[in-house]
Amino acid sequence: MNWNEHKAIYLQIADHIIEDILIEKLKSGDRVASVRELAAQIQVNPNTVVRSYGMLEQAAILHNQRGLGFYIAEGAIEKARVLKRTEFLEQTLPEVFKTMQLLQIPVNELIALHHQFQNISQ
Amino acid sequence: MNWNEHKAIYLQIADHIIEDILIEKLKSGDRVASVRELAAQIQVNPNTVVRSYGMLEQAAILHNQRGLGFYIAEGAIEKARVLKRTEFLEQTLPEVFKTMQLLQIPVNELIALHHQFQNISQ
Amino acid sequence: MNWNEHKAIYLQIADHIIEDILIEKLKSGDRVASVRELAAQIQVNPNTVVRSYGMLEQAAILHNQRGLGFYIAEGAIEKARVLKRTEFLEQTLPEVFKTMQLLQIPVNELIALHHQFQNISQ
Amino acid sequence: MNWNEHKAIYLQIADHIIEDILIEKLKSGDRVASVRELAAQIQVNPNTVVRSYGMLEQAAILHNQRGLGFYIAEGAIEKARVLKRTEFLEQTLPEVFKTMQLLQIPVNELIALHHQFQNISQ
DNA sequence: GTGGTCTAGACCACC
DNA sequence: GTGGTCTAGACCACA
Repeated sequence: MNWNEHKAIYLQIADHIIEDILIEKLKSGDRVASVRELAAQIQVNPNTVVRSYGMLEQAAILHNQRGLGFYIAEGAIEKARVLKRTEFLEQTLPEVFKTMQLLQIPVNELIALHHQFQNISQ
Repeated sequence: MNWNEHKAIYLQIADHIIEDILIEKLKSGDRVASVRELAAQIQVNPNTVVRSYGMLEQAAILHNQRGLGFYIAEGAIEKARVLKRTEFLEQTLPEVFKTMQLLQIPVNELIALHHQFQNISQ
Repeated sequence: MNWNEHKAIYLQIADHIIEDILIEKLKSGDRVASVRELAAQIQVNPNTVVRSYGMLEQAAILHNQRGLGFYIAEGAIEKARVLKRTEFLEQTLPEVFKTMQLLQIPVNELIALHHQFQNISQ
Repeated sequence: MNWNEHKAIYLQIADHIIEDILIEKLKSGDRVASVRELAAQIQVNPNTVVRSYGMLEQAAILHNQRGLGFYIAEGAIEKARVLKRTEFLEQTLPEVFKTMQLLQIPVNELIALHHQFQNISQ
C-alpha cells in the first residue's frame, strides 16, 4: 500500500476493504484479518486499524463477533456500493466537472482519456 | 468563501487565486490585495494569507515587489494551467476512472451527468 | 547556535540539518528530533521548527512518517549536496570572483588564505 | 539593475556606487546623480536612494554640498577599498572556505573555476 | 505521542 | 505603507 498519499491511513484501509467487497473478493460472512494481524501485515499502528474497522462497523459493513473477530456484514455489498456511489456523485464528480470547465477540457477529451485508461488497466 | 470545507484555509486562498487567474479575472502584472487587506476582507489572520502568497510566490505565480506588494507574475496563467492540469490528469482522473470501474458506471452515464452539470451551471 | 546572525532562524535550522547530512552526522532513515523536542532544545518556538522541517520536506530532504516524526529521506545527501553546490557555484563564486577582480586580489593570495584557513580549522 | 536579488535595494545601490569608484568610473570630486534623478532613472522610491546616499555619506565616501548635491569625497577610493576588502576577508571568504570543506571542493577546482571566470569576463 | 493549522499580537527591515 | 519573522498559545486529526 502507498502510505505516500495525503489521505489518512485509516481511510485508505477502509477504502481498500470496501473495494475488496465491491469486487467480491470479500463476501458477506467472510472474516477479515484481526486488528493485530492486519496491523502487522501492512506495518501500521493497531490503533489505526481499530479506527478503520470501527468506521466500517458503524456503516454496518463490518460487524464484530466479540471474541471472534470482524466479519463482513449481510448486505455489505449494497451498502458499500451506495456509500461509494453517493460520494462519487455528490463529491467527486461536481469537482471534476468544475475543473474541466476551468481548464476548458471538452467531454471528448474525457472520453478519450477514459478509453486509454480502460486499455491500460485491462 | 466556504470555510466549511475541511481543506486548509491557506490552500483555499491559493486555489481561489489560481482560479481567478485561469478565468483571467487576474492577469499578469495585476496587483493582488495586500496581505493585510485580504486578511481583513476574508476575516482571516494575516499570517494565513502570508502562507498562501508565499506558496504562490514559490510556484512563480506571484512575485513580490519589495515594499509595494504582490503581483501576478509573467506567465502565471500558463503555470497555473499546467499545475491544475497535471494534478487533474495524474491524480484526479485515474481515481475517477477506477471508481467508475468499481461501481460499473458506463461512460454514457458520465456524459449524461456532465450535460446535466453544464445545464445547471449555466 | 548563533542567533546573532541576521539570517532567519528557520533558515539557520535548515542549514544546520543540511550540514549534518553532508558530514554524515545524519543519514538516510535517521529520525530527526520532533518539532517540540528541537524547539525546546534550541529555545525556539515550535512553529519556527515546523517551518524549517516543512522546507526540507518540500526539498525531499526530510520526509514525514505520519504520527511518528520526520526522517532523513532516501538520497537526502545527494540532494543536499546538489543544493549547496549549485548555490555555491552559481551564486557565491561568481560574486567572489567579481569582488577579487574589483579589489585586484590575485589567485595566489586566495590560495594562501585558504591554506591559513585550513590550518586554523584543523 | 536586477531587483530580483534578495539583497536590499538600498544596499545594491550603495554597492554599485562603490564599484564605480573602485573601477574609477567615479572619482573624488565627481558629482553623483541627485536623489530624484537616480530614483527616476532606476525606477526606485526616492527614499531608498536617500538611504543609500546617507549610508555612503556616513562612511565618508560621499559628502553632501547642501543645495548642490552629493559628491565623491576625497579619499573615497581608499575607503571603498578598505570597506570591500574587510567585508570580503572577514565575512565572505570564511564562509566560502567552510562551504568548500563541506562540499569537499579542493583548491585546484577553485583555481580552475577562477580561470574560467576570468576568461569569460574578458 | 506526532505534526498541521490558525489566531493574536508583536517587532523589524524596507520602500 | 509593504511583507518577513517570531512568539505564545490554542485546537485538531492522526498513529
